[in-house]
Amino acid sequence: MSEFVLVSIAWPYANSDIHQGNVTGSHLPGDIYARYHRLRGDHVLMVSGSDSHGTPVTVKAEELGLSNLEVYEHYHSRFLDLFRRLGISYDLFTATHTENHFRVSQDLFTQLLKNGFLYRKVTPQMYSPEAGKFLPDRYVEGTCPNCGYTGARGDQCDNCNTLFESAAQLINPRSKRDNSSLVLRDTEHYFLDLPAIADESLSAWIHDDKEHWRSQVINFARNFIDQGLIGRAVTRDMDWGIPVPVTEGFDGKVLYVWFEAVIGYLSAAIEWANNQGDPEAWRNWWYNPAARTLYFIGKDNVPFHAVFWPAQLLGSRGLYSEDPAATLNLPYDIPANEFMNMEGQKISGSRNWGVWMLDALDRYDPDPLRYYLTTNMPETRDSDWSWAGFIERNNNELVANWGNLVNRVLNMTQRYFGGVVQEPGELTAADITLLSAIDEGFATVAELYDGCKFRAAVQEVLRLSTLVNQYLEDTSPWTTFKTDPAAAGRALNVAVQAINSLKVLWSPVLPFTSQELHEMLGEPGTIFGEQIIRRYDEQTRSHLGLTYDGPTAAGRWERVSVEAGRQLPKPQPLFRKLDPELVEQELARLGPKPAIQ
RNA sequence: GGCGCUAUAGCUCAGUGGUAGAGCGGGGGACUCAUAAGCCCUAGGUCGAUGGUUCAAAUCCAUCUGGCGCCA
Repeated sequence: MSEFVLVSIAWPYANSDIHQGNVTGSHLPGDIYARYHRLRGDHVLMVSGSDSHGTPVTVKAEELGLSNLEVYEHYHSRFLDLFRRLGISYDLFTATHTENHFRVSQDLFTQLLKNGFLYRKVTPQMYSPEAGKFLPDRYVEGTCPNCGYTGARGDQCDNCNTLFESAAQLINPRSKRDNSSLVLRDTEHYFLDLPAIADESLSAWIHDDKEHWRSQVINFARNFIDQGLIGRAVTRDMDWGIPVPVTEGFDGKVLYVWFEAVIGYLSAAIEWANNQGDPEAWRNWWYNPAARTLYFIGKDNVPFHAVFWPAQLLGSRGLYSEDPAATLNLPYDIPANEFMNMEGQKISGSRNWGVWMLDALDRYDPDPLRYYLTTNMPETRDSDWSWAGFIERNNNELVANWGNLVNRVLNMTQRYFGGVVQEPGELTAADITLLSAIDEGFATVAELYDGCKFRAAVQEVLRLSTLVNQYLEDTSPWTTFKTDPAAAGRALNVAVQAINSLKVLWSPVLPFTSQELHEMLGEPGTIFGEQIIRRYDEQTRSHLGLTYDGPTAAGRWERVSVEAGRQLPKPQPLFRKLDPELVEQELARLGPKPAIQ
């Protein structure tokens, strides 16, 4: 039976390029999961978008001397390009700077207000008389009250590592921008009443039926909630963002990014439905109790997805519904990943320590990158990217085991039988043993994909690939061809059926080369749909989105027989070996670049 | 300071109560269809340390040490 599956992926800040940690942490696992479920015939909706607002974007804009809008649009278009080239198959990758997202965010805010879960509170914040506005903590510097260091930041002293609860703790606070002095001034904001929501429903939910969650995630979330929540500001003094939808007293204030960005999961589904010309379709995923919603995120995002976002959903009951008690679907699972390091150290943009994926795609094919990122996915603990590891796994596993298997089978078929798949005749015990082992893969690998155990899934498919290599040694068609051509033809037929099945098992991880093999086996159509970047015009704005056109996709999670007599095209290798000397070249790219002014 | 995670063969890691595992690397062998790939055999690691629970612990508990994260 077809299920409705919402694949929600963390929204990247549109202030820097995406690195391998972002990809392996959220985009790639989400994509593998989505592709697997599409093969099952489920109704998958995979969404994310650029987080256009917030301080990181404004900081970057000042650095580059661009407007906030220009910064967001610059990185947004690079995200789209990356995801298309890497095969991250979003049904919709949009952005938070759309009229649609503004409206949905404001509606959710208003619903929370109506339901009594928002309250106003006045607090003192850093204010710049010079600039005439409040400043975010990271624009503030001053003298550290602990060590006397004069260059302490608003959130932390870089000299003694003291963390500040508020920039107000600094002595002689001043603006980082123009060095003018700052004063504390009262400002009023809305706060989300997390204690009330926890008492009413959140606490019960987090303790209910979470056996399938990763232990790190559920332990953290339960701890977080059980330790007691406090109200959290959902608005802030800033001009780049979504205006607070109340009439008086909130000019120059916007919804806080932590509050607004997660609403994108809902607004993107609504935008997708509108784009399909079926504006109510989003309800199949959001107001359908049988739908499953999963969130693919990094561990830094767990509080926002396992605590605050569920609280927002619970508190906004009745939104877009005639039933005031109707609650939008809460997360079914949050398979958060740990972090990926780079050659033993933390990935760092400012130190140029990472693999910038768009850049890497200029030198490497997408599937080998996807393969290595999957085998090294930080599912249970931090993992490490090493260029030596990338090249070893590409050469020793992808090329040697799987790529070479495909190549030898197709080559022998070409060489001995002119590329024509032979009649198998009566199958031997060995033939049947192999084919049923491969068939079992459709069950065992399915369970691993569905359980988000992607590393194990790859290992299992690789094991099945080894079985086919062993089968070829046992049947030795290169020998029997001379003595018993029918036996050689049968063995190659069986091997062709086997790799045609393995192609399906691999395809969520290796969509591009699986498609190539699909064609080399003379199979019709495409396994997956097409990724297209489209422009969407709203009343006053226009934005680009990456989309996925799925209806024509032919891939199914099942064995499909290649009939005897089919003429196969001339094969090409699926993968290429990589020169180990590339390791040094890649390492030389890391680290600070010489300043070019 | 509080909470949590983690320490298993040269390397990367699986394994959560019942005779120590995989892949890679290393060593040996037979073969040749294939991207000198694949296949077969092989590696003897006190499963961080100490103590405890148990008929039985890498697997549960406590403490310690090393590494890491979150919070304060």
